[in-house]
Amino acid sequence: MKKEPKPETAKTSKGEQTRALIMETALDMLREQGYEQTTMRALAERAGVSLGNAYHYFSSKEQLIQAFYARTHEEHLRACAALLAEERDLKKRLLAVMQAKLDTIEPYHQFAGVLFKTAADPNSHLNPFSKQSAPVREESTQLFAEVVNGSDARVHKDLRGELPGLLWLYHMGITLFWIHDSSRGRRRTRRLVEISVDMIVKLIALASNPLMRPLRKGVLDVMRELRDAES
Amino acid sequence: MKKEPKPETAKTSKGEQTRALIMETALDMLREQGYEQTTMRALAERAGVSLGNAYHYFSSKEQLIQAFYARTHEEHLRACAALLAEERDLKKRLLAVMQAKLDTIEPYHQFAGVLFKTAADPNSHLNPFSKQSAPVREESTQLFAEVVNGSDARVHKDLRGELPGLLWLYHMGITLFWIHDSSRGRRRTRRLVEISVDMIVKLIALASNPLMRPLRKGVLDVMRELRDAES
DNA sequence: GTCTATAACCGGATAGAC
DNA sequence: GTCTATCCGGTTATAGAC
Repeated sequence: MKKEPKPETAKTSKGEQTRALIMETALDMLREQGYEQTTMRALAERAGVSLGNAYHYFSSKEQLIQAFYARTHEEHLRACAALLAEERDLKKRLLAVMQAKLDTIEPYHQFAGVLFKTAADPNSHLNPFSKQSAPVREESTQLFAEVVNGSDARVHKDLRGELPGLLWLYHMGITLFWIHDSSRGRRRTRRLVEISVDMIVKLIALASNPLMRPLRKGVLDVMRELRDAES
Repeated sequence: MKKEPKPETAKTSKGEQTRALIMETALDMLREQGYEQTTMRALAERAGVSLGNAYHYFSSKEQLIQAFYARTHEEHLRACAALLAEERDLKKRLLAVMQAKLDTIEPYHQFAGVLFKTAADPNSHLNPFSKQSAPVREESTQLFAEVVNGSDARVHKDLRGELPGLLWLYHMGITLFWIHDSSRGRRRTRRLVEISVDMIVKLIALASNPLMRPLRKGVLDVMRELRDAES
């Protein structure tokens, strides 16, 4: 009798509401003012909570970035869904997914530098190559698996296992280029995507040719070696 | 008569000595304790100067990184010089240069994460792709020009202009891999260098074949387009 | 006019009371 | 779950010393 029934079904307990409030405020501020300007103090004030309370929900400023990751990834998935359900051509699928990615992250371009900055730090938990990020990375890789598997392209069995991871890596490279791209409307990145997607699809076809077996095997073996050796 | 002759010849005025002292101390601390532990206060104390004085010489903590860049680049050059004067085989030259690079930066591996972290930030002056870094980048690219030009390899004229820049980019990629490489003795990176150097040299030979002209032209054109378009 | 030092300021992060 | 008070370290202001 000492316990009141916890409203477990209510998804918006007081805490959840406060957390959501802080997060939305943070994303707004990041978009409007960038990372540096979005001080924890300013964020707390705008959200109408104390500094300490803000830290109760986001244990570091970096965690705001994780919120960003999650948010944009969701948006990206939503933006791709329709096309992936319709289209079967591999090149069109990959191109659409990459272009949707660029569209999704564009509003955050000025702040994305910081994102990559922390992400590039091997000691950071945000670093996409780290153990901690494995779940996020796999979820993201999953999208590229779907791009391949849902297409009508013939991909050699040897390659199927590695390809999604490789495409994920490719998409990280494009993101790096994008971050440094100050051209109007990110035209250079868009051009690069067009060219590279075309190249990749041709390469996949080429690599799936039976005559290429030795080369394919060799490259894949080395890749696995580099990836797996003692972590 | 109002001016005393400035001791321009004396390279170690008081200031130069202090600057050197701070810099050596900084490099020691970075190697021993990493970037975070090397606080400006601790650095000043160990060097026996005041905090304000340390800032007189290094206007920000980031500048320590520039010192690191310069220092390791010098060491790298010195480590390569002998071999580059002797050896004429392109593959051996490139391999030696890359291995010397890894040797040179190895002592700083734990702190290198921060290096790349700031380097990846497009807003940072340290970012190797930035305007401000152009001199350093060119100096570094120059080394790869020497690797190619001092070799007896036949490299097609079309390629000569772009190749040093491409090799510099390649070496940046290797460095990125190295930063994330926690294997014993950085064995994975060393393996990757062996494989990739071999591949690159083969590719250069292939690309220099007259039959490859259209493909070569195409690739080079795209590269130039991406590089030059509106900065 | 080049060096050096002290005392702040600012913002990320933590401790601990309520 | 929320707050206030405080720490810590990068950075700046500024004043005095050589």
